[in-house]
Amino acid sequence: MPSPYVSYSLPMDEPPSEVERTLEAQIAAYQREFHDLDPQVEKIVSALSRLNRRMNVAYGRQTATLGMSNAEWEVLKALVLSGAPYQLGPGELAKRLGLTPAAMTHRIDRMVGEGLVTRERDESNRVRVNIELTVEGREKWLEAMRLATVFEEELLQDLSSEDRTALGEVLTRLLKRVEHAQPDASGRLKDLD
Amino acid sequence: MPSPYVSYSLPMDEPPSEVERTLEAQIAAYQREFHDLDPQVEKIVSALSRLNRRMNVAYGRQTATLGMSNAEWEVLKALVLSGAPYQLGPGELAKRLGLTPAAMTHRIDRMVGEGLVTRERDESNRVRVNIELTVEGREKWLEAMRLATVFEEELLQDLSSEDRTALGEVLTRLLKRVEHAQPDASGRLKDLD
DNA sequence: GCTTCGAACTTTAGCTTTGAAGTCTTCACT
DNA sequence: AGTGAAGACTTCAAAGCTAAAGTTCGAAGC
Repeated sequence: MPSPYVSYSLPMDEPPSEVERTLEAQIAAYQREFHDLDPQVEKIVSALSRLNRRMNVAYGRQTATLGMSNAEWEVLKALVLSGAPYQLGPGELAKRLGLTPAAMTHRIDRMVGEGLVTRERDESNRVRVNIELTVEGREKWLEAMRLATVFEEELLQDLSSEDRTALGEVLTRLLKRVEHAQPDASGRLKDLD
Repeated sequence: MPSPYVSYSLPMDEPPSEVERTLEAQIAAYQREFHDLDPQVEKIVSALSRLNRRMNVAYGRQTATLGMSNAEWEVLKALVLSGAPYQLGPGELAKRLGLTPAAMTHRIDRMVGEGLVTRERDESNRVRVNIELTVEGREKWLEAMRLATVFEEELLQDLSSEDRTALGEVLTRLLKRVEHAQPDASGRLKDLD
């Protein structure tokens, strides 16, 4: 007997969500279970995390309509942002995406097969390999960007220009703090300067 | 000949980062390559995404010091937040974490082995299975929370209480918009109400 | 009471990623 | 030239996830 129906909400269909629980309810549960919690902090952190999940789901759907995965989109993005001549080595790509070189090797294999990038040995240094964006790859990236910006504009629709400026400024401040100070295992952010 | 040295920055060691590129430089590259871009929007979106990466790396290091993975921490979190008696079925857990039931089965296998949760058939309905937090699991969650709150406080250190309130409020507005409106493949956020 | 449908979990196969080992170049020193 | 160290990628095995069966139990309908 087969099992002809899928009763589950798969990650891609139903977006990964903490289910029908509002942010407020979640924070209330946190306070109930962990009394030392600062609800103001938790609200920000939880919202950031949940926002990001939704964004990734949205991007995933969009790239899927273009026959790509988010993983491939990221590679295209890194290559485009590197500027002309739109080529980088596997190791450099891996660093920029936060992957191991091994994973990059496989990812590139696929993308070469799909015609999004080419892989060629560097002539001047034959240890090196150059991954270069193809015309088709660049076009795909552009299409993905057009979709993404539509979504992003929708997301921020309720914010005035002043709100947006203020939000961008605050987030940048936070980011500077995290990126310039390496947190150790205990969570302390040690400044590097 | 073995290869005795690791010259790569592995995802866990060196945090996944778009490498030594500031947010400002990234936005400039976007504008260079995609002229229709609204830099104000891109700043917010990019900062959100990069912030989240750093947060996840930080959480990952912290849970690692407790001998857990982020994946396991998420399961503990869902169980704790469900409230007493701290038990849920695999399917419900999968939904809350955005995983397939199959992945949940394996994850639970591991966690049962580590004594973080127990798995028992429901007596009243023997199709159902109850995953219940153990005392040790709850204690681990508490320790992880203590570490997490230290990091979170460090992260927000530069923000005044007013800044924090404002940020929490804005993020909540965005979140409400994304969670209550299902984006379709083209990025449009259709309200459900 | 038997049968069929449906729900809830588990199993299996295939894919992506990690971590470690391996290969091939290049560079520096002798 | 000749050797050794180091760098840049690839290969391989194991872990974790998804998608698609498969299994078991409970609830309805005949």
